[in-house]
Amino acid sequence: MPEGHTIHRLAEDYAAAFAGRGPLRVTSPQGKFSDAAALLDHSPLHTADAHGKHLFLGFRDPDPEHTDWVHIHLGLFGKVAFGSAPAPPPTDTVRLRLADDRTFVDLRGPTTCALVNDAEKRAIHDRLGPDPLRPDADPAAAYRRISRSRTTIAALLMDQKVIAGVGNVYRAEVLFRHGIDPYRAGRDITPGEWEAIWADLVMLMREGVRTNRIDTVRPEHTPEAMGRPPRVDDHGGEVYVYRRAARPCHVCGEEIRTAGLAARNLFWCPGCQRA
DNA sequence: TCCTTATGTACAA
DNA sequence: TGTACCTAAGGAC
Repeated sequence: MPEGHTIHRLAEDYAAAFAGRGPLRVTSPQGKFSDAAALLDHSPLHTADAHGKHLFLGFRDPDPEHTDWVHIHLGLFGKVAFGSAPAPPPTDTVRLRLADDRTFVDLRGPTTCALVNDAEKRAIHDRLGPDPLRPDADPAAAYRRISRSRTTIAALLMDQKVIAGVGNVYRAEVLFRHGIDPYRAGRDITPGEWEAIWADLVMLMREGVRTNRIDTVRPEHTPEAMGRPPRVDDHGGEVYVYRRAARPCHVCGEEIRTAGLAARNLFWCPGCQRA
């Protein structure tokens, strides 16, 4: 399941598997993308791009102005699965399958899978905030919005217009790592705090792309370093607070708290993240 | 077999 | 603020 690191990793994986390898079979077994798939069938993938949680696959003409882009957003449920040829018969939930003589990849359950032109793609970039995983990102643009806002920093970090790619896990974890109460207003975040949060997100999310999971626990707080038994978090990575409600904080021992905020679950340690 | 939950977003009221 | 949408896994029966 996807935060920005997943999407950037997928862009790398799609490009590594298919870019420059010649024409692909493009199909939509489920049927909801059939017309566009028919248009793209037997054409090459030449590039893949990611901004926040949005993925773009560039087909047909390599000149960006004339590229046909498949815009994908996984939403909460979307999944992508790569495999080696020969591809098995697709199940009826496969929205998009790309295949050549060595690889296939299936997309299921995306909230968005649509053909867009370059102008439409640019419009999507324009409504997204800076992405810690993109080299062109300007963290000052995010801080301008945060420093003027009465909204909580927890909500601002999830607002893709403010900063693109951060989801519920990175939000909870980066606020913990900086000892910041999630309910503090954006305008109370200092320039120094924002600089540190941004730098940390760049580091954490790059590591997330590399390992394809979210790990946020510093070496000094691993179970081995703390002299505790190994632990297993139920979402594939080692974290401080995400989905650890009512369990003891790895650092101070207080109970991790949880609360609903804008239809999502927020997690924080009241001991380490004081108001 | 049914119910709940999930790393997300858009839109209506 | 509530609801709709998309899928699959895990747990309660």
